[in-house]
Amino acid sequence: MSGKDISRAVIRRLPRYFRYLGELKDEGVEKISSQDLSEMMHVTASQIRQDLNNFGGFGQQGYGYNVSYLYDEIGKILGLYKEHNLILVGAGNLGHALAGYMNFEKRGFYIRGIFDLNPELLGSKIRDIPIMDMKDMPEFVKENDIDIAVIAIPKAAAVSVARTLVNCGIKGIWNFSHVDLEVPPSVMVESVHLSESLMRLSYNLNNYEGNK
Amino acid sequence: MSGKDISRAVIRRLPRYFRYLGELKDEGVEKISSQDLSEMMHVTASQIRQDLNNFGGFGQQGYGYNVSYLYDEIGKILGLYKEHNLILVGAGNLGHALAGYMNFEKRGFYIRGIFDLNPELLGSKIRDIPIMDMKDMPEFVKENDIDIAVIAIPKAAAVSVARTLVNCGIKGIWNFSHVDLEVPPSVMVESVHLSESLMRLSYNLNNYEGNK
DNA sequence: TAGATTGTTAATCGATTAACAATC
DNA sequence: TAGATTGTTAATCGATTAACAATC
Repeated sequence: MSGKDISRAVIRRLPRYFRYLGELKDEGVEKISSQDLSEMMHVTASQIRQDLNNFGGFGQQGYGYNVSYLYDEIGKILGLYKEHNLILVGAGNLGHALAGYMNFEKRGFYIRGIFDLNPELLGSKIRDIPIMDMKDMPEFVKENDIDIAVIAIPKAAAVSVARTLVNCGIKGIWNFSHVDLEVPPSVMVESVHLSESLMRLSYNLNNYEGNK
Repeated sequence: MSGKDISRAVIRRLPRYFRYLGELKDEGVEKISSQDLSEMMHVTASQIRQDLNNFGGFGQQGYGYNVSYLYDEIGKILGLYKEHNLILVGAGNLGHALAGYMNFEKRGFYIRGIFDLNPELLGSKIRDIPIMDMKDMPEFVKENDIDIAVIAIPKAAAVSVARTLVNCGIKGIWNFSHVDLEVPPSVMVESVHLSESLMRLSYNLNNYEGNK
């Protein structure tokens, strides 16, 4: 794959295409036109074609797109057919929920270990995944070929944990703490800022004409 | 507040300004210039000034912005000084985590009730919030002035629950299920699609030059 | 007053949409 | 072949950045 830069907006939309195509596939739909898909997804057909053509011509004139083929191709673009070894840092409420979430494994994301500061949790397990002491994390990361860390701890601790992880050679961080982690450009950070999401909902409730 | 439309991009950034200003405030910083804030946040000073001026002139020439004042003003714009009554639908892994999250109450979002289909959970509580039967949900929503529902159930059920909630007069939905909920324009939906977030991380890992 | 920094207009850039020739 | 629909270029729209006059 060459280095032409795909815009951030396009990448944001890819997983949504993938989701809709997966549903169509499950329903046994064989082909779809950009027009029909655009109506389902409430976007323009033009945008769909433009987005897809960033990655190559997946369709056929006069026919449309083969659902199953396009689904697979987008999956490949998203890197979903590769396996990843993850650790989870933080076994609090949110960490527990994420560790319990089987769905990620379906896509090749395997949580191999869980780390927490709380000594009471050490030695226990979530879905057979052991909860270990934070001080053993660097060694575990290096020895188990861990490439992604899920960070679900308070922001104060998150910054230093991220630094440690970067030093251990982590490739990606899925960040749930309320802070923007600063890492070298070779380390990918994807943040889920729940409180910001809730604030946007709040804004919209507050500013919808009918509610004022 | 008049009806001039604020662009979606601006609204997306507001909570982040709020977070940085909150931190500055906690550190006792009294004033900040758009230039200094821009360096902290890695955005342009121009964008900060443009964004803020959508809502009015919060700064002062030659001085900058008063941190505490600006923080409060953005909080008001986001509607964070109003109280909201919420219900949580779905007491699974993720639902549990969300119910256990005290932080939302700090911002005026109170979970008043939890609903789940699993009969084993009925009658139990999370942080003193009772888990109730799904069939009692409509009455509860109407009688307790519930304006926001948090949906943390599988997508198959989510669509019909959302319909029910809309009929009960819900104002906003914070959606964690993997589906785009279709609701009337008066109902605000804010979705957190965790799997899409993980796919974006996957894409970035897969397509970073150094990793190929 | 001189210096600093905003608020705001103008210029630029990028993303979305429209249009249509290519082609299955 | 005729009809359908893509791939792609061109036009439009919106968002970001730059510049600077206003003003504290």
